[in-house]
Amino acid sequence: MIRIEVAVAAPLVQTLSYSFDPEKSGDPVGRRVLVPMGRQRVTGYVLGLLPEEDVSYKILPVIRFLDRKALFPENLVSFFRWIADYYHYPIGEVIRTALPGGLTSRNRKIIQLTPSGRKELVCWPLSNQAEPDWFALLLEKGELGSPLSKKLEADKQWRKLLANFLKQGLICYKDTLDEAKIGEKHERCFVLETAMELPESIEGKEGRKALAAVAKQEGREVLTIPLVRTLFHLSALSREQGQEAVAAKDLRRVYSGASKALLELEQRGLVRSVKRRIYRNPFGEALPFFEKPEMLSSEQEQVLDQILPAIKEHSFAPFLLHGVTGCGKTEVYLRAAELTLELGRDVLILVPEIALATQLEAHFVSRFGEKVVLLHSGLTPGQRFDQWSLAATGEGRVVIGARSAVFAPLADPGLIVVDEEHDSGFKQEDGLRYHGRDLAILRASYNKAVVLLGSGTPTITSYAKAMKGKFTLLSMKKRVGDRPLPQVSIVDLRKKEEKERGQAIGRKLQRELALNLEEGQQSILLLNRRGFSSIYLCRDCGEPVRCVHCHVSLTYHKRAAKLVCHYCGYVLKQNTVCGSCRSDQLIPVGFGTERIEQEIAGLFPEARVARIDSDTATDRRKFLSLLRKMHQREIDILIGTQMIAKGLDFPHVTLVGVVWADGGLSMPDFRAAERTYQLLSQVTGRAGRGDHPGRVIIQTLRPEHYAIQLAQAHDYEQLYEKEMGIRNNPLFPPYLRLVNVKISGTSEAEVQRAAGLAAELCRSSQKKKIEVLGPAPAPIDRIRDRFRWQVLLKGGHPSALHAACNNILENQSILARGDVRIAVDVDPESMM
DNA sequence: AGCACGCCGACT
DNA sequence: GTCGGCGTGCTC
Repeated sequence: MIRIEVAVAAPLVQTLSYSFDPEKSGDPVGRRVLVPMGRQRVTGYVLGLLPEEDVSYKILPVIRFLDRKALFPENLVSFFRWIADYYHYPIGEVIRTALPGGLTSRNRKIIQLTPSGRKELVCWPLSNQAEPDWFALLLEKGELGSPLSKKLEADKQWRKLLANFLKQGLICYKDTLDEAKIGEKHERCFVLETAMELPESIEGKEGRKALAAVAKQEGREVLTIPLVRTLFHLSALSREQGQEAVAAKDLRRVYSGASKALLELEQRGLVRSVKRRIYRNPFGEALPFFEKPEMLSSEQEQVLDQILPAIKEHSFAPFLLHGVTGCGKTEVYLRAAELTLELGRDVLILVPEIALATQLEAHFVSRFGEKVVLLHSGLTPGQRFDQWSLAATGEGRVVIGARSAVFAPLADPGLIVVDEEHDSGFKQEDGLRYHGRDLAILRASYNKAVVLLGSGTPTITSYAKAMKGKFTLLSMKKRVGDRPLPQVSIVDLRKKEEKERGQAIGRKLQRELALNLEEGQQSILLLNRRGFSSIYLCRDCGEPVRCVHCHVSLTYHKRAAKLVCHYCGYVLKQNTVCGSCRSDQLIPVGFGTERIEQEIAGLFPEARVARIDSDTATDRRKFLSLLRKMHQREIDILIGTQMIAKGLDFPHVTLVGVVWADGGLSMPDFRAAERTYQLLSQVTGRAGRGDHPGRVIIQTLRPEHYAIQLAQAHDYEQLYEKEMGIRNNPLFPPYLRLVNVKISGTSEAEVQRAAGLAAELCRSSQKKKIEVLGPAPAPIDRIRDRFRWQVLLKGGHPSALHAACNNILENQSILARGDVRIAVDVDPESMM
């Protein structure tokens, strides 16, 4: 028996050790195991072997291995450990987050009917009103699954009833294993097990004769024609596919009589059936093919002259590639990837979630074919697992995926690309709050790889690192084909004539839209989602209509005539009363996408208008069809939130209108200006990617604000200087680091108490090294009936912040009473 | 997380 | 006098 270190899928900070028999199981590292823990069985992940030594606890053997081959390579183990430590998250949960979903098995209790219960409960009258459906289910199935029985346990009246049944011996509890939902998919295949001669062809008259001849061949039992026919196809397909085993599915396709014949052939020992693993394919529709360009632009050459030697070096080298939209970054990624693969190393490409619908995927598939593996949220769980497995076995050598792809099980990543490095989607905002870009850099350093951060508007933090020499700065200033940057004009919405019109679309924007329509050109209208949705205000007391559970303003949805909470889904009818003064004088304010759409419809009834909203954005199919329509110029005006600004390439768009550019500037966030600049700059890049020059119209109430002025001037360097000046006093990143300690619970007093204690603890223990802000209510101070407070820690030294977090979490049981929870957000991207 | 142990209020 | 509430602590 050998000892192994196992991280268990439970919130334990430490790892546990188990034993197993090496004879039977092979190399354990990177595989999942089912292990006993306390009185239950849980999934664990094998991190490594442990030396045989005396310990004070008993070492239990693993129950069984859940994988035959490793799900992740050994090189990820130290990476996982670092993450668990840095983000203060239990290591087993880190690994669970990293792996594709649906792979955790765990022990669950189910309720089962005993024999006597079966007899007696049938005629047991449920005295109260309607019979609950779980009861009928219990009688019908004889048992209740774990989710349902758990729900019943939570309910007082049912718990009592069930306890009674248990006492009377009518039901019992049984442990079952809640198996992982996702597994390998196999198909049935057949192998020819006879050397008998088969006809060359079975076409026409000759073929029929040949078939009959084989069927009645002397010296063995007579075969029927369908059997011979099946054998023929099996042999032919096997030759054609270059594989011994042929899928039953393929045989049935060429010959529908095959299924029946195969059964008989197997019985007679003429064929043998085998199982073959198949990989569910996520590449839905055929992707467009992109030719490899012969020539590179001089900028591309220059940039590659720095990257390629670094890849050959086989050591850690971080680059920041500052390239305007449309400068040809993709080809740089492709060439770098090409070299990396030639050197026998793997490639990892991280992209913002939405950009996966772009051509990047197609470019990589065009260049690298079947080596490309996809990992993003658009895949079904089965596809995701299979793509993961392909990377783990080494068949997939190029992984393209969203933030969680940073955990891809590649044996030896030599190049990691983070495209659109500034994108906020790289930060996971719940559970393990990691940053995909930061982890990409870390993984590159662990694997001695080149990491390439690409962006037209790098984060101030990354740019500062480049300025300090921590990253090599590369820049590409010219658009492919020397297309000019679009002409940007600013419209001041405060001007009297605009105000008086009371419309969201100002006069200039309206004129330009009309012009574009006339000329058959496409336009995009961008709305800042934040602070931009339509809300209801009370005319009497000025309070917005808020959610009763979340304390945020409800968003008005005209189509449904409802007010909806975007956090918890709470719905109010349109004709409600003010929550604070009961007045029924409520007036809608702000512009939602729906209202803009309506306004556009009024202004241009003949225009074909489409809207990208949260529905279209999350449904990949809808999203792709919208993109196709846009490409085929079946849409004149596209209205949407920031997601339309992200990495989409619409060659025929020549006009971009930003309806209210300063919407995000009033956010309580030190990155508000940076974000606004990024957004404007990105959306500006959408205009004029084809042959026509583009125009951008930015409508704003704050035309003098530097973020807007500099976006107009396309001046990133100036923005950087300005931001660095502002963040110097009071200090904010990149001058120091932040940790946001989030405290939540249903009792406001308890939450406040815990927040106060946590702040005090930090103040007293790390006096000089960190600054403690708060406690303060979070910007949204209540979500789903839970009150939220926060304590912000600022520090120049990561170690002091780290110590403060540990201090808080170690004392959690003292600080937090009742249902109060404390979570730390290391390097927060959003204060919400 | 999930489960058991253990200590205080309303019931047979 | 118990039953059962959930606070506290442990899991190789």
